[in-house]
Amino acid sequence: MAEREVDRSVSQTVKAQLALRDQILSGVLRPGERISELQAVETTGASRTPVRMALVRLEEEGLLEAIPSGGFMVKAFSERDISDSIELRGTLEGLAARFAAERGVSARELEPLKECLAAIDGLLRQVPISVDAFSSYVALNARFHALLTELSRSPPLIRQIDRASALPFASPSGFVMAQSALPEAQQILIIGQEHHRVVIDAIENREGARAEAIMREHARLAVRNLRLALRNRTHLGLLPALALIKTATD
Amino acid sequence: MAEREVDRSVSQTVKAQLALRDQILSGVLRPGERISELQAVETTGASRTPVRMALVRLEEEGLLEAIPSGGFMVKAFSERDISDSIELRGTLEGLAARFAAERGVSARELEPLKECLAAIDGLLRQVPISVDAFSSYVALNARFHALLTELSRSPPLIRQIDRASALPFASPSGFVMAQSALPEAQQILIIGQEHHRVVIDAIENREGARAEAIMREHARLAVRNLRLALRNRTHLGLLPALALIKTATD
DNA sequence: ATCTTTCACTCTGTATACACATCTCGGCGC
DNA sequence: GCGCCGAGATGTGTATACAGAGTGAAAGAT
Repeated sequence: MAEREVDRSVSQTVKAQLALRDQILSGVLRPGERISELQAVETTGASRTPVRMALVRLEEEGLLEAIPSGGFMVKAFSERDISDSIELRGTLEGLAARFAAERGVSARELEPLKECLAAIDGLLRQVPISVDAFSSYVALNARFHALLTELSRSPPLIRQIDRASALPFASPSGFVMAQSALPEAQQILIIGQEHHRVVIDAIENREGARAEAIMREHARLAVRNLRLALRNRTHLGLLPALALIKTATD
Repeated sequence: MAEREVDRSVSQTVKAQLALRDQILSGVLRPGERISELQAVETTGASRTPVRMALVRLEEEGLLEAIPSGGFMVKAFSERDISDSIELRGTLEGLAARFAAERGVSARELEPLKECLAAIDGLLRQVPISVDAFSSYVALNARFHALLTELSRSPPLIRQIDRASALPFASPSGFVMAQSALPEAQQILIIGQEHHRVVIDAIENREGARAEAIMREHARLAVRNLRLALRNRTHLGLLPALALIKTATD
């Protein structure tokens, strides 16, 4: 129906935020580069006030850094920053899994998780996995992690996990994509799926410690694989926000 | 020297943010109450633009919540939100302690921590502890936690811990104050100090798992004590941001 | 030739004006 | 009497104008 409706229904602030985030993640704005409000006004089409609001939000999100003398610059991340972010998110998800297990979850609440699991099982039956199936996998995996997080029923924890996932390389989709760059990608996906199965089982049986441990192992595996993937950057076409990684020459 | 210098050197945005935070934490603005920008402009003395920036920052900080129809309201927290926030921070600090232990810390870096420890030891020798000594304790305890966090040398983790401490009841000072409301406060402080001693020992000996475990236990103890303290609210004069806790009548 | 100083420009921080949406209150109709 | 509709007011979202600070370049002096 109305095609251009979004242009009016979405606020200028959100529009500017999305546009700037795209520019950062796509590498148009390089790490360390100062962001000019005026230039942002031109490229986003919004005015200075919404642009400023967007800049503040992106700073809180972790993509920008405030410059003491004023203004913002694109943040640069080291490889260790990235692996730490993944491990951090794994630790938080571990806590979420433990909360879910200790506080108890009804069969009805667990249903969507099991559906996710079954759907992923179906996808992984393909060897090797097709490109389409892989992108379905990425979406389903993100959904699984989001559902698991919500099982904790802890708004502060959910909020914190969302924050920890804001950085693209730390999000479930992000590190799955990074792992997929490896030759043994298929095997990695299968192991990850096994982790998912175990965490659900642990939550069902109310084994908090086991649920937590498996999620942390899940993240540690991702960190190991990411390190491997970063060794041969030629395979990293799929890694989002590679532009954010500061190189040795910087 | 220059006393009024701050009024000009501090930006209007920061001034507004501090003023609004004070109003929220002191209970002038009640949980669930909508914040009027116009009213905020009057009470803070800043103009609308910096006030809006401050509101966005306070939302990201977790003290405010965006209203779908526009504007912001003061966020309300349940008792579980609070205990979850503390446990969350403990988990994060546990990770920081593990990072510190695994990555190794020089004797020179550990020095400030040990000074903190010794200073607190001196304070705790008083039985019962005086009011002045207690507020020194609160400051030293906060410093100890901040130093420990930095030992992780992980900017993403440090950032996340800072965020988790933004809510006053989740900060080190906050929950120490809450615990102090209990009759067995002195004993609690001594146990906490013992935890501090153990974590330093674990980091020195590069025992990551032990360092992490003790910090999590440290937080769990705080949660238990906070639950006790909340049972008899009459003792809670020192608990900051009690105004943020939503009551059963809400 | 190099260093220093000054001038000008650009950018951010702040203030304010304008437009539109939302909510409320009063009046009118059923 | 109750409900609905409209007008007004309040308040947010947005745009823009202005001031001050910081930066860079250019010119002059040593």
